[in-house]
Amino acid sequence: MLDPQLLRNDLEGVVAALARRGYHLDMESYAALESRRKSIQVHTEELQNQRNVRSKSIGQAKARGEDIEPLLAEVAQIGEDLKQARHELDGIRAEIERILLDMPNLPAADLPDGADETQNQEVRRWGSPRKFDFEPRDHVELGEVLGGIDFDAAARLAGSRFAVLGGGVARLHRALAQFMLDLHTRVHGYREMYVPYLVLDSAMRGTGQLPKFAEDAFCFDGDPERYLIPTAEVPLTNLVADQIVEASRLPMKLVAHTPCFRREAGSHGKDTRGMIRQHQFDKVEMVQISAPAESQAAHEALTGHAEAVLQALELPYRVMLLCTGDTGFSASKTYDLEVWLPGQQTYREISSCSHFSDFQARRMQARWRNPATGKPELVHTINGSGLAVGRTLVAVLENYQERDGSVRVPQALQSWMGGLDTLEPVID
RNA sequence: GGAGGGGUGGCAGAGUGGUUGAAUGCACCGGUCUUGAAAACCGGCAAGGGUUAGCGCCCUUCGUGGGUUCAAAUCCCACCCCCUCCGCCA
Repeated sequence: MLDPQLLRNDLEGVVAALARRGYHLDMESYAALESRRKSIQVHTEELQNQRNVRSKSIGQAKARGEDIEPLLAEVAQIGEDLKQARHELDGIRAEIERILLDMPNLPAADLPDGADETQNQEVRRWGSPRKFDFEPRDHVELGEVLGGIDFDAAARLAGSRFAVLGGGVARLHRALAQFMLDLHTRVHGYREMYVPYLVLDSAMRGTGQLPKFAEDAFCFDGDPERYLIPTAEVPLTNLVADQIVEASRLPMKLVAHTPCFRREAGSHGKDTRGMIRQHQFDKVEMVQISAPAESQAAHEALTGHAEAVLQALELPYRVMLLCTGDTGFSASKTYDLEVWLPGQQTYREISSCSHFSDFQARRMQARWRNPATGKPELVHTINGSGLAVGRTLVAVLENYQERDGSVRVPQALQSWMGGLDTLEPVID
């Protein structure tokens, strides 16, 4: 949520900034709404003041043993007026609130302008795609050859967009998650967390998934107040909702491995082959809760932590700075990490590292006590995948395959695989 | 699921209809004292919102939402959460 104060003081600036990311805010009607709010609120508070003053004097008169009947008559009408004014104020406040909840974050100043992903800016590249002396298979074929990925079985169990993993592939999937967690906790200083996979709507609202993107999430048992998490960002970030964190506890660096559930409502027909886009996938998620002054550096560092996973696995990737139009609703700035997939001959997103400024914090009322002022102030939140486990599995399979369909286990993973160095094909 | 107890400021904890936004303690900030620190003493210290050039003034908030009343932390109703005991259970 944007600062309502900012909308009052610099509406033009906000409108212009939002226009950069393709969001149209009707300045005239918002300003009109705001001025109506102002006059009604002033009127309402005036009535409340009158009531308070008179009630108090009734109390005092009574204490002195005076007759309070005339005073009661005087105050009789105020209650009715107040009720009506309050009702009107509630209505207009709700309307403003609804608009604010639907308004995306302001893009950071250094984002490239652009309408979609074609305008994203490559920041850097690491590694170079391996040259194959045979036609590389994609992970779907490799999964078949290895006898380790079964989409048919998954469809029979759960419908489309699920996968069943087995044997060495299932183990590799587990090894990847363990490896990532251990890297982030031991080397990067994150605290490992275990969190609920089912959260209240208030948590979803806090991080920005609701109310606007309700159709993307699975709700639980038809209950619009309980949702399956679409990412561990939701429970991890909301740990500080309604909290005032002492400065000494910042930055908070949290990591969790969880399943993620997404409806993929808007992506029919997209990535239907393979396990790139699933209703359920595992992800290791990093979250940082930061003091505002340190948040930009924290965002860069966190992006580096995600990159470290790819580097350790020796998977070639590039870092993209998302343009204004491709940056997500709640984010002010996002780096996507895209890993090279030989099966598709292209870079595909495997991590998204975002800086949310105080946008989520304001929704959550997540604050810290600034030692400089002694006052509670909003924190900044940052998160990123470190990494999406399913997509990392895909990347390992495709990048480490051999002519016969076997897949070498990356050096860094072997100790998490009980020393196993190769997944052998079961068919040829 | 049954029975009981409880949700008040950063924390602990008083407060059962009227100058109570809320005693007291801790924490925190400033000062006195001290070579320095601690202790002691003095003073300050809730958040959110509105309005104002500013001093300030005003409103709201005692789990949440309704209700009673001129007036609610305090009375009534519903809901949520936590704790204790019993039952059940991975």
